[in-house]
Amino acid sequence: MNDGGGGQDCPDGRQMLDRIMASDLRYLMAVSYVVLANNQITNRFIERRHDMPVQAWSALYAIAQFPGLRARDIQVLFPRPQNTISRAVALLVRRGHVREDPLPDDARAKGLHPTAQGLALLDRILEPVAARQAELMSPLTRSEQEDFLALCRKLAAGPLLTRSQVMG
Amino acid sequence: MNDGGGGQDCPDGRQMLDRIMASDLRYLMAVSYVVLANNQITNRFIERRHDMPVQAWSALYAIAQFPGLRARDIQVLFPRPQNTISRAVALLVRRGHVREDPLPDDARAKGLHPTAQGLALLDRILEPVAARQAELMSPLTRSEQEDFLALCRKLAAGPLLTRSQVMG
DNA sequence: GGACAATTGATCCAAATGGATGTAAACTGC
DNA sequence: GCAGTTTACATCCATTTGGATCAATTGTCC
Repeated sequence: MNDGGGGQDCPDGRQMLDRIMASDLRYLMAVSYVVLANNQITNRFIERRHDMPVQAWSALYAIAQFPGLRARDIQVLFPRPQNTISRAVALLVRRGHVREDPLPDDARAKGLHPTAQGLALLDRILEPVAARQAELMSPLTRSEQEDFLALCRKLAAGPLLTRSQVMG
Repeated sequence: MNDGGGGQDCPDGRQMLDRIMASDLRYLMAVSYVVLANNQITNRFIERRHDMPVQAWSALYAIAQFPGLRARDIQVLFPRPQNTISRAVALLVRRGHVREDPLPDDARAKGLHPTAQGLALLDRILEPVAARQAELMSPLTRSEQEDFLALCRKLAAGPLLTRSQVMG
């Protein structure tokens, strides 16, 4: 049993979530909860089905959207450490999902392009992920979904998101 | 140089973000970007200042909010693997921030309580984290902030968030 | 009360992570 | 064009992660 008798401090899960999402850190708690809980589901699913970590298929998604980009550019879209991106790209190249072209004007960098096989894999990955996104967003009306997206984009556009003043 | 001449496929970072956040996975991309970018900042900062991973101070926050809860309950608030919570609690106990009381009605579980030292530490942690939250949310008006919170809470309340139909 | 399942939390260990460093190429100032 | 700095990416290695398993306790059903 969770609480039972006189427990005034330990309500059930729903009540705890409500209180955490009304606390001082409510904005952080609420949005982090949604993303953490969703990642738990989505990342494990794709990891099992395709033996591929989230960084790899995220990178593949970016490369398919912007053929020719460099590994460095992926970091702008997915804020992860540099070596994480490096390894994800290496995995994609090793499995034949991505091809690296030396850039004519910079011998250090490599232009990344999806292969036909990579695009086919991406299709198979995106199908359940898109369905999961729909499931995740289903508590909101269409109009609320668009509001939510607009607010997230506004937060993402904030210059302090990636370069904090209050934290070094 | 990033693009320069005729590159129609590799716009700059801002344009790439805009396009990713207008793609099929726009909802997922936008909200994940905000949380990932923020975690990058906040988690590293607290990790450096207090040598403490995010799981530990999150757990401490939960324990302070709900004195007497069990390790298991923390998982409801912060969806992470069970052993992750177990280790975070062990760290808090080892450092004297949390005390474990055997529960009278269940000898397996332990009631977790913050110590005075733990509450003092939490205060020192929450100050910059709250400031960071304000910074993060600053692109939104007060009213938009409340809308955002309400939408996140609505998503968090969705029963499919933690138990997907489309993914096992 | 006894056998079987479920739950709580700790621990094992192979694999992933990320800060630091390395290597090579490109800018910068003189 | 030459030192010093910066940038792109790879790699090293100590630490962390998380799936699996374990031990202990509780619940269930007969």
